[in-house]
Amino acid sequence: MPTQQRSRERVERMLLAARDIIAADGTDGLRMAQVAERAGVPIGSLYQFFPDKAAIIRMLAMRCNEESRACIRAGLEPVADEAGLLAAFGALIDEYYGLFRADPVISDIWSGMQADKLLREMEVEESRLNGRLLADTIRRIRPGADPAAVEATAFLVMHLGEATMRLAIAVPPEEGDRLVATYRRMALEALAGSSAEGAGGRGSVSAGM
Amino acid sequence: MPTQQRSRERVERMLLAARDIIAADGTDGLRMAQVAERAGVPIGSLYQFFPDKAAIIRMLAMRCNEESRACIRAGLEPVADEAGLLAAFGALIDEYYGLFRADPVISDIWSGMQADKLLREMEVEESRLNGRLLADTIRRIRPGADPAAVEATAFLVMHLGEATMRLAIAVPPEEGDRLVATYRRMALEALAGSSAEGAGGRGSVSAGM
DNA sequence: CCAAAACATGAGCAACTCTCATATTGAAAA
DNA sequence: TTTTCAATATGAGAGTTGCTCATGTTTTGG
Repeated sequence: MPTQQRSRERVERMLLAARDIIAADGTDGLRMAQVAERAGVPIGSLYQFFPDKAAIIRMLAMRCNEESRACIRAGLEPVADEAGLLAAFGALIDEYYGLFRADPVISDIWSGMQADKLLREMEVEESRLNGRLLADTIRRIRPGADPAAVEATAFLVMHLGEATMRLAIAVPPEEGDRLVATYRRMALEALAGSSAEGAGGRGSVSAGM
Repeated sequence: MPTQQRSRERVERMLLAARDIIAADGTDGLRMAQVAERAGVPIGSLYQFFPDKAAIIRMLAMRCNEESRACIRAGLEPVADEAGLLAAFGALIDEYYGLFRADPVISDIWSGMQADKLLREMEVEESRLNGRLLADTIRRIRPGADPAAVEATAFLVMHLGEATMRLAIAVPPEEGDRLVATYRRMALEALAGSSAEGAGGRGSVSAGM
């Protein structure tokens, strides 16, 4: 939204301040007045560029997303065969897990401020985009696979990856490691088998309702 | 906390009022004054029994948890062999999915008010308790299995079940059905294979950090 | 150089959550 | 029954916080 050079720098300062505060106090502890003070701008300037507090957090989340999506794209891009896919995906899990462990802000943004509906939608959309990257890769090395089934599996695997990471950093480290390892096995198995299944899911899901 | 009959009824009215408001406006839209008005009590009485707003939501969440845990226990209790386990767990997935689809309050509580740290911890604890029920069942029908590996798998499977449900109700119904079906395959496969694995996860998880 | 748009500023408004001093009711002891 | 104290009831208002807006300043394009 800012068009002038000076404003862009100020907005960056605001985002940086918000990040620092979240790292220290969590998203719950984020106060607009504090962000303004830390960024060295009056409170009115915050609202010049962000419609509300949630928008600041969304902006930070968006940047995280774009970064990790680029990471995923880079990891999957060179994949040429089955073995490469599994190796690359396994490596991505490790990388992502390391990121979560290292940067408390990431998980705080996603775990903490889910009170915001738009942020929740963003998260789903992010899983979908990442899933699409994964699905594209699978389709490339496995042309005969049912596209819809592959897409669903990839979408779910990505989403559950996030869920696993959040769980893993909420429990003792050794247990977290083990959970991630378990997820890895589940995910790789699902990806390896995602071409064998038919399309419809056999309708048994809604049978119990 | 209330010891007298009259107070207990009032607290029930408060919780019921909160539930109704959440169903209508979501947890974000929950206002203490509104809860008090709807329950027919002055605002001070709310704080007589609940230390803060989040405590009301936690109380509702706790009841949901106990209910669903009883459901899981009942579903797993009669399981006597491999085939029975898979059938019972599949049925539980359907039942749970139906519940999520039918009652918007459940998912609103969990998705919406995660700003509360205690609620997040409650959720993890709930996955753990449910996972323990599942792990106990598996150990019963499969005495030779590695206890720690079974426990980790059951814990994760339960947690990812919740994550899947939330995702499923956030997307179009047909897609949600398909995602749940995909999760079911993943979960059943993981449960079927959870005795074959060794204990340590081979340490590959932390290799990339 | 000028007009219009973009940006800067901070006092103050409105909406909330939660407190507290005080009054009332319930139940157990005398 | 009477006494006594703990439990409960009450609502005005204190304290915080997100956000607005009227006004002033800087930048940009013509």
